[in-house]
Amino acid sequence: MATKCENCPLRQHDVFEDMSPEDVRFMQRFKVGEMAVDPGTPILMEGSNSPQLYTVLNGMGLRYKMLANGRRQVVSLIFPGDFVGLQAGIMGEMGHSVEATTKMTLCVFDRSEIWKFFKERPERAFSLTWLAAVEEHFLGETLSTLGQRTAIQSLAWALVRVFVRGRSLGLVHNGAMSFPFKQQDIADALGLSLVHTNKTLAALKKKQLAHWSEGSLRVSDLQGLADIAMIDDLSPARRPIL
Amino acid sequence: MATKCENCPLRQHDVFEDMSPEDVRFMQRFKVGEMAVDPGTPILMEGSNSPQLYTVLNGMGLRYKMLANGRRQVVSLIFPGDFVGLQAGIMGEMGHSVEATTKMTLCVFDRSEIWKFFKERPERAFSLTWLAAVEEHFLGETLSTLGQRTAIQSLAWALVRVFVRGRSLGLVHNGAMSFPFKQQDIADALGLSLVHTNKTLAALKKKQLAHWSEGSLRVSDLQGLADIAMIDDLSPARRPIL
DNA sequence: CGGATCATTGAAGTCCCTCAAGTCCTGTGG
DNA sequence: CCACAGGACTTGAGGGACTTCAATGATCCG
Repeated sequence: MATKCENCPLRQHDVFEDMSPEDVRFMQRFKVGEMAVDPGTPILMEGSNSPQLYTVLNGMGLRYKMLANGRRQVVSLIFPGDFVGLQAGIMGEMGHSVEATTKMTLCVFDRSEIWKFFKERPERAFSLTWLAAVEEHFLGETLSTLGQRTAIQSLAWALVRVFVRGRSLGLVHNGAMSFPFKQQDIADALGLSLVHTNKTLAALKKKQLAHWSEGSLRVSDLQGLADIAMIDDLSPARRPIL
Repeated sequence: MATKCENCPLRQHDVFEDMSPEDVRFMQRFKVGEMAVDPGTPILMEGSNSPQLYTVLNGMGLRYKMLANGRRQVVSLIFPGDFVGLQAGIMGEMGHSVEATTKMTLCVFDRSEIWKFFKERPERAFSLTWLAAVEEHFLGETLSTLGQRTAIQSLAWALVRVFVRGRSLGLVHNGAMSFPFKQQDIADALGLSLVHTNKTLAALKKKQLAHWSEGSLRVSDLQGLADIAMIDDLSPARRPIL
């Protein structure tokens, strides 16, 4: 039933660092199971200390934080290959909640075993830290977007990042990829109102740069989008996988 | 001349996790020297791959990213105890630049030795990852601020975080702490214009909540500030030190 | 004293938000 | 089969939070 790490379909993508056979075997031993969840399922809650950590095998989701006034900040979108629960695993408390947007299947690991990464498999521990660094890097870029980019620049930035990431995961076919989020999700990710997000997306469509509708994202002019977004490096960050 | 890790003045503060004598000795061996820099000195550059990593012994600074249009996003303020260069150490490339605001003294480590953390001292490697997780946690909160808080809420949030952090480092005396940044720095950190930042600070002063002038920050009503900022947890994140 | 840097304040403009409808689609039940 | 409700998306109108422009103080320093 469950996917064997040995046959993990994710590792074939070039974005992911190679993994030694020993590492693969180690992870297999560490993997306690597989979990399938439906759209809308909460996976981790802010402030909680989950006993389980996950690597996303497939499906998409999002990380978010709620404020006391009811407003929601989407911290990041979650794609296959992402590791979920690092903060719980290391600090013992999540700083955000995690929720499934589509059906997802997750590889399940035991939090209590994390220490074995460090004790027995330093290579794996290094990969975990690497993943944390990648996340920090990305959050810094997101911060720059919310703080310094205009609405249209922000949207362009987000679509470029999504598209490039999707492409690196083999999710793009004929110039389009599945993008199952709601406009409200993206609005909450960029600190924009739903209305303005909608109008700005219409502007991008009119400029023949990107079309997003019915859960499908088509980028017609990636370089044009990147120019608006002031992005110079279109290569996706190479990263390890757990 | 150089401070011995054994006598490190930082470790005495409660915010920092205890360190075993073995860990202290290990770090001492790992420490290649001490560096003193003047205000305004660039310490690390975005995109660079520094051969050296640092722990801040004292002084303050900031991390920032520049955009193609010349706008600057301050990613975070740097206080004593912060580790600088994680991304270079792990990914081989910094996602932001780092600059000294005051005179700073930094403990210097060799990037090439980082792997020894993982190979020889898993406890230290774990601490490094912990630090990365703390940073990720904080960036998520900052993201929520830029995306969802109004100007006055943002300023209140920033001042609370700074003050609580300063207090945990013993920098607060008689209700005030040294806060050597420019208004432009804080404006760039919160994605606000200098003018509006100035006016909003005046509003906080008028409400008798916080006074910041001439490099000194005085918080008269921490709870009042926290209420405006919608912060419920005023305890600083406990963290390890490298 | 001139020049530079930072803080402050007023005024005008704009990007984006909120409010308010309205469309389209899907699912449900009478 | 159609009425109705709910959810996501769309569009228009008006207002406001914040930006930009511009000028003035205040302080420091060669």
